Amino acid sequence: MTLDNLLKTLHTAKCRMTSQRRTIIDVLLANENTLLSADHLLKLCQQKNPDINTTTVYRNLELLDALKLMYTVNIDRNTMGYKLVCHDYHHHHMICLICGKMEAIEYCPISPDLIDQATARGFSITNHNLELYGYCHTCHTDLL
Amino acid sequence: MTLDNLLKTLHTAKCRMTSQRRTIIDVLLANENTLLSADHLLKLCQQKNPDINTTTVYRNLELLDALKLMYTVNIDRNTMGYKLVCHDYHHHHMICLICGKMEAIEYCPISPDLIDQATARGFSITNHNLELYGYCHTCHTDLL
DNA sequence: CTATAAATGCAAATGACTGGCAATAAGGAG
DNA sequence: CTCCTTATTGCCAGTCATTTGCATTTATAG
Ligand SMILES: [Mn+2]
Ligand SMILES: [Mn+2]
Ligand SMILES: [Zn+2]
Ligand SMILES: [Zn+2]
Repeated sequence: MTLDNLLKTLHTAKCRMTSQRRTIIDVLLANENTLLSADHLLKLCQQKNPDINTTTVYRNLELLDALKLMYTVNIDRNTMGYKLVCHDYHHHHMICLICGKMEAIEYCPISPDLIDQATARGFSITNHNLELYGYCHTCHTDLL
Repeated sequence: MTLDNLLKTLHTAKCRMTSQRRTIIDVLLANENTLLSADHLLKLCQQKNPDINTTTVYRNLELLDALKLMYTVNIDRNTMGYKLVCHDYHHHHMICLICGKMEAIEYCPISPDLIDQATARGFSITNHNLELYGYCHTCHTDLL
């Protein structure tokens, strides 16, 4: 996701650019490969701009989500993780259990065969999710 | 998951059998292929035994989870889904988006190759998740 | 039967997130 | 540049699933 792309989409949607929104976008771009909780995002934003509010963060995440610019997934039992979408084609990710770093896997191992098996058992499959979990290089090294 | 198995595990863990716990277990067994929300489970339990409390349901789910007897996953943004584990070997599921019905897929498409790719990119993978989503036969028919 | 520890019920707390509303400010029209 | 419309923000209170504290009840080993 590029800044230009973001700005263009926002402009098309008649959204205005505020200092708060700009900060949020900058932080999201600087962490485009990491799943952030709303709270973590807020803290990162506040380092650049103390004038930023929890509600504003949530509302901007909601906006970006509505514009299909966000990838959101549960981090744990009760917290969502947010990051900007990376590609517009179907793909999967590997995710670091410690720092939330996500790397795209440009490959989908779901075969038509598997879908057929499901169909044969009465399920009509519409989508799927697949994530590999583990430790990124940095966090793995830190563990030792 | 069999009743015997459950009772044995609970006994080994020095847990006691109360009428509430027994109701919860019975309902979970009767719905062993369906993801239930805590609230849905509560309502089903109350049909058999009005003397049952939200907190008790949560505490029993927590207990069964600690004993590795539960499969828990987010149903949506803010609700967990619970069901008893089915098999003790690695497998995946297809899940009905409407009723929560889950069917096991005795097959894992994650190749050593994919893990190797991840390793080559600095990730050490420890686990993964994969679910196929769609509509079960019953719900698909109802949609038409 | 009794002692002990587990389990329950209730009410209050938590914590992520949302919604109402008045105040602020972006940015296009003129 | 100025003005006007309307998006955006901040504050604060509300929501909702889930958790916790604590007094009370109950299961079960011995
Ligand atoms: Mn795929
Ligand atoms: Mn697998
Ligand atoms: Zn990491
Ligand atoms: Zn269904």
